[in-house]
Parts: sequence; structure tokens; C-alpha cells
Amino acid sequence: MSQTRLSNTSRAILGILSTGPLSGYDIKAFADSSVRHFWAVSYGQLYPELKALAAAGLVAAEAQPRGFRRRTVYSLTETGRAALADWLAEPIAGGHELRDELLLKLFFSDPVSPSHLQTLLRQMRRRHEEAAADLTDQQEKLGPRAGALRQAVSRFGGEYHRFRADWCTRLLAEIQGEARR
Amino acid sequence: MSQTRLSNTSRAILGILSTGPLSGYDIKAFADSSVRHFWAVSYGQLYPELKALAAAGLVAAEAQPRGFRRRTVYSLTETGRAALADWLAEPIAGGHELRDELLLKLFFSDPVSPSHLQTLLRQMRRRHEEAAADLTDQQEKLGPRAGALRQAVSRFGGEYHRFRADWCTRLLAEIQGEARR
DNA sequence: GGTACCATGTAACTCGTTACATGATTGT
DNA sequence: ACAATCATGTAACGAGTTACATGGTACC
Repeated sequence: MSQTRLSNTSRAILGILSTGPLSGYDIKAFADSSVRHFWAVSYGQLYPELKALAAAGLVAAEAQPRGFRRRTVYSLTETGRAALADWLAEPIAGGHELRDELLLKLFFSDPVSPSHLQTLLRQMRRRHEEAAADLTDQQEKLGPRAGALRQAVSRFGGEYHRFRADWCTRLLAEIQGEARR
Repeated sequence: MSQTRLSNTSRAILGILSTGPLSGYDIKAFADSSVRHFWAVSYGQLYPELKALAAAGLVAAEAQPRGFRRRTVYSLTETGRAALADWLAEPIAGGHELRDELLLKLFFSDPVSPSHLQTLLRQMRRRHEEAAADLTDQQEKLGPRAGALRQAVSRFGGEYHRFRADWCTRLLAEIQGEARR
């Protein structure tokens, strides 16, 4: 009942556990194959958070060693499930802050040579294309049996990266036009 | 010459100062009216960073009080200008990490009632529309005399928020379809 | 015997926000 | 007088990453 404010990563953990008990390692694997594109989770945060969640009574820890390899499996408690539901019911808290190094850099890149900008933008485009492909894969793996919103979010990811890749293409075209003058 | 790694916020400061000397307060004002949509700057970071940049010799501080109100104006040094150029010349460092509370929430929202989802999505759409409008304003203020990339980045901001607003609309339609069944 | 994967953790660090504090100046 | 704005800062906190450390197990 100690109403310690949850971090979003904790909520992600609760969300992941809502489908069933998992070990820390498995939570990480799940996160890496699902939410990592918009909410990455690292071990360095995961394990301490799990302990904190257990201490707060939101998850229950059970030792389930495999052979001599220790292993702790976590499952949602009723309070944990309630905390997750509370969060989902809340309106979105703050403003969608965005930290985008590429945009920051581009904003100050007017004095930079067009050829270097081209390299930069092609590189970015490449990355977004890769991310988009990755998400399309993921979407297929999810399959049609996944929840509608999970699908929608995954689809959004793909569209988002494609959107940015396209923007790179358009900007490249502009720069070429400029360079020809 | 003490090659202390620069934070992106420091680079933003250098970028802002590249157009001319400014006080901390003015840097903040400039940032708020330009880069804040993709790189927000707070006083709590700004002033300490300015001191650090001055200590590292990347900016020069000059006391320019107005009456009895103290005021320090910072300007780029040659090393500072070089550091900025170095950064602009570098390829983009890491992968565009994204932290998006809305997507995280939606990903786990399949069990949530459609009516609540509608409220959530409408709220988000509203915010994106506001942000888009704000950026369109900014773009006009920038005018046609601003650098091509500054314009492009500002334009991207608008398109980005519009893109997300549209996505909300599409998702809302899907949810309604679902709810009617 | 080696490599890959399973499994768990910690310490140091970076970046950034929030909340507070202080005081001058300008305009109503 | 008061509010708004100019101007500068600091302390405490929060979230997250990185690098490291440790060891079991499975398979070739």
C-alpha cells in the first residue's frame, strides 16, 4: 500500500507480467521483442525495479531454479494488477517530450556542406528503413490473434519509421536541387 | 583542450550561440522558441552547462550588466566553433531511441473499455494538433530568410504531429468499428 | 574445450527535471 | 503598489545507461 510512484518502466514490467509469470530474463526478452522500439528496458534497471515492485507488493517472487541455475519467477499480485489498471485508466500525464539528436543537428547544419548532409541523411534513412522492416517482421510474428491495440501500435511503429525515411528522401531531393544552383 | 565529452544540450547551446552572443536567459528564450519541440532546455541545466563550457574554453563569458541587474553574455570562442563543427561533421551517434508513454500504454490497453480509449485518443489528438499549430506558427515566424534546414526541421515538426494526430483519428475509427460489433 | 545462451545482479555515471531562492527593472 | 519579465543560480531527486562481475547449462 506504500503508494510509491511507479516509473514507466515499472508499468511496462507490470504490463508484461499481466500475460503470465516470467523471470527477469524472460521479461527482458519479451520487452526486446515487443516494446523496445518505443520503450527500451535494460537489465540495469530491470532487476532493481523487480525487487522494488516485489517489496511494494505489486509482484510476487518465486524461486524456480532450473537445475543448479538459480531463477526467480515473478507474477502479478492483485494489487499489482490493480496498479496496472489504474495507470491504464489515467489520462496521459505530461507532454510527449521528444529528444531527437538528428533534428537538433540538422537545425544547426545550414552551414554544412551538401555532400556531408547527404551522407548523414542517407544514413538516417537506412536506419529508419531497417527499423521499419524490423517492425513489419514483428507485426507478422504478432499475428492476427494479438490484441487490436498491440497490432495498431506495432503498425504505427512501421509507419512512423517509414514516414521519417520518406522525409529523409524528400530532404535529400531538396538538397540536390539546392546544390545544383 | 580538455576533451570532455559534450552533452547534446551543450551542443545545442553552441549551436544557438553560433548566430551571436547571448545571455543565458536569452539562450533559453531562443531555445524555447525554436528547438524546444525536439530538444527542450531548462535553466537547471543551462546555467551549469554554460559555466562548464566557459571553463572548457568553448565559450567566453563577458559581464554586461544592465543597470544594477547583473548579466553575463556568452559568445563562441574559436575552439567552441570548432567543437560545433566537429559535432556537425560526425555521423549520428546512437540509435534514435524513442520513449513514448502513449504507445507504451496503448500496447497494454487491449483490456480497457473502448469509451475510455476514445477519451485517451482524443486527448492525444488534441495535443498533437496544438503542437502542429504551434510549429506552423513558428515556421511563419522563421520566414523564408531562415536557413533551408531550419525550415525543413520546423516543417518536419508540423508534419510529424499531424501524422500522429491522423493516426489517432484512424485508430478511433477502428475502435468505433470494433465497439459496434 | 569452446561458444552461445540462460540468469542475476551492482556501482558509477550522465542527463535532465523540479522546486526553490534571490533580486532588478519596467509598465500599469 | 503590483505584476510581469529579466536574470541567475542551486540542491535534491529520478530515470536510465554502461560496464563490469559471476556462474550455470546445452550443444557441438
